[in-house]
Amino acid sequence: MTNESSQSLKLFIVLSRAYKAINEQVNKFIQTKGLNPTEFAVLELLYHKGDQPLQQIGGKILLASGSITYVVDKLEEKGLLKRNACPKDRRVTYAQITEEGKTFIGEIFPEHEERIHDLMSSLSHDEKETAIELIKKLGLSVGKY
Amino acid sequence: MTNESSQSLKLFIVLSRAYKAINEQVNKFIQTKGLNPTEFAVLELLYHKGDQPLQQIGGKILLASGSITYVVDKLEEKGLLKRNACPKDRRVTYAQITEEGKTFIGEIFPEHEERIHDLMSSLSHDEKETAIELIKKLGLSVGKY
DNA sequence: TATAATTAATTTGAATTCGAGATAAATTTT
DNA sequence: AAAATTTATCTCGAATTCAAATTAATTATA
Repeated sequence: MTNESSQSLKLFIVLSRAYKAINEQVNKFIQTKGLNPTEFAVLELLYHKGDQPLQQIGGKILLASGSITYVVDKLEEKGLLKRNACPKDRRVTYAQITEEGKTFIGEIFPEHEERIHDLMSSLSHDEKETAIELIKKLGLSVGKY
Repeated sequence: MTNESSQSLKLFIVLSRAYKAINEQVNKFIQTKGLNPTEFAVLELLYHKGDQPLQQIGGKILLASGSITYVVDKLEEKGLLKRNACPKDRRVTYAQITEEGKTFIGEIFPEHEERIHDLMSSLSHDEKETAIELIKKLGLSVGKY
């Protein structure tokens, strides 16, 4: 290692490669289920965190407001979610997962999780614990920039 | 932690968040220089690794063949690279960074590296070393899938 | 109150990427 | 040598995303 900056660069490179490799596998799986990654992310958010105003979805999964409209339209066309007007504030629209959407995610999520577990099998329990701790520290500090 | 799978899922989530947070900062910087992230990746590859057949660029930075044509067109329009026919195999075209391109990357790369170093400053030297080792192991095992 | 400022959702248009198919060149097989 | 296959690049259309502009509703302020 010639200096500290190049160590940081190396960390950036390995992080990028690992993320892309894992993500590619995860996305392939999601696409076999007829969703794109963004659709999956929105649906999973609603499934695990309940109804959300459209605007907040953008903040949570890092998506521009124009993109939210697009992806929510798609999911609504597929019958996996529906829009509900907020009675208190007519500017606000809630996205709510439908029964069909719940069934759908309920079926594929466990497999999704298991596949991720398989992808991570090169690390031991303790190594994962260490990796989680370090990467979380890194991510949190950047998020605050 | 309820079970091993959820630990892996957690690692996936922190990895995704950290990558996205860092990448967002890096991309913002690149865009202030008038390039998109793919253009930067191609140019940096040529700068550090020398001339490349178009087809190999796709393999190294994970890009479909149609996209390579597009990005190389853009960089050629900007005068940052040029195409060279391969004399031995007329199917092959090499991408070569121009003097203008070298000057350009030579100016922004050190700043790029320094910014990444700043983004990583929440981890100590040893923590980075540990993170590199673990993430590399993870990425390599997935890459072989 | 009315005016201004802010916030939420949508629409529009441009940029980027992929995938499928087309074309051209080289290599291998028959 | 001719045919078939492989390889490299490009073209085209579809999908996805963002940014900017628009519309509508709410909140703050003079």
